[in-house]
Amino acid sequence: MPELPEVEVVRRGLDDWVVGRTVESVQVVDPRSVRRHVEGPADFAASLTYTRIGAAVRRGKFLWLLLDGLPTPSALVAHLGMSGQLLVEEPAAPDEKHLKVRLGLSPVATKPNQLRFIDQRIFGGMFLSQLVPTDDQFPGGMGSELPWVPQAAAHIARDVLDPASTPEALYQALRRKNTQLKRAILDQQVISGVGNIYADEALWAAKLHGLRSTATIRRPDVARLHAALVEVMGRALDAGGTSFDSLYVNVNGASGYFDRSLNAYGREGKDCRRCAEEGLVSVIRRDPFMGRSSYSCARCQRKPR
DNA sequence: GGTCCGTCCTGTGGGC
DNA sequence: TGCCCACAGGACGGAC
Repeated sequence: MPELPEVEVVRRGLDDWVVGRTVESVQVVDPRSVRRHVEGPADFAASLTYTRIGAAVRRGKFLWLLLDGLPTPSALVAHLGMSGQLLVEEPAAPDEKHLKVRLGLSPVATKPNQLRFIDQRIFGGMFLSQLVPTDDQFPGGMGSELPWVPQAAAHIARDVLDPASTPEALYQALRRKNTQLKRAILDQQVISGVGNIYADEALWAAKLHGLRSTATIRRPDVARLHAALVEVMGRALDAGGTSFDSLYVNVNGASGYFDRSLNAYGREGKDCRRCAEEGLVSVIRRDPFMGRSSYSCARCQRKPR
């Protein structure tokens, strides 16, 4: 699954391979992947054709390409969901099994001429959205200097890779909520780009339990949590960045970081590594959470009363 | 208005 | 061996 660092790798790939080119053709292979384009797949294709791609921008796991050539300032928004990929390929390359959308790009020497959206589970998708001003003095997202953001992504908070994200901003956002800590950090309006895996890993690193109330959370706790998110995301971004293949605009979801270094997620019944380093014995427990699972150490992540 | 749950979707793996 | 079902996940709409 593409996590936030992988999505940033995709954005950088788009920046290198796609920005500055014109969309010369659009084929919607599976309309379900453009279902968020309310005017329908035919309008999606017609509107996008002959636009010029101005920049590749990201906020959280939302990616967008700024477009020139439309009546109103707009962007092509993409979300990879659970299984989405964006690949730059030669037209002669065989279609992938789960190819959903194909964009033909204006030719550039040494660069392939197709951008393909592939998605097995169809949790992701693409759509066009008008740009609106951001609500603060910062650029709309990573990869852009412009204070604009697609209307459809205007509610998405900044992520920890964004320089505008600070511990204090996270603290204020959490204190405005009246819910459990893990629920809050999975809320895209509090902080974006945190999925179930990163939530468990960051909570473990910060020695916080996901059932803690946001109403009583303290600044030092939030500072540790923010630092943990920055650390795990940054480390994964470094790992993803090194595996970038020149033909592909993305890596295939699975981060090398996660293959090696999970401390909580998926480790039910195994020793807590931090406790073990202190010579103590404690196991990682799994609890049902929102129809999924939460993993935490029974000793160093105390459940609230 | 804020919170929370069901739904979208498909491949995998366990149980029978 | 083959079938069936539970499960995993992010984000959104609707129920409460």
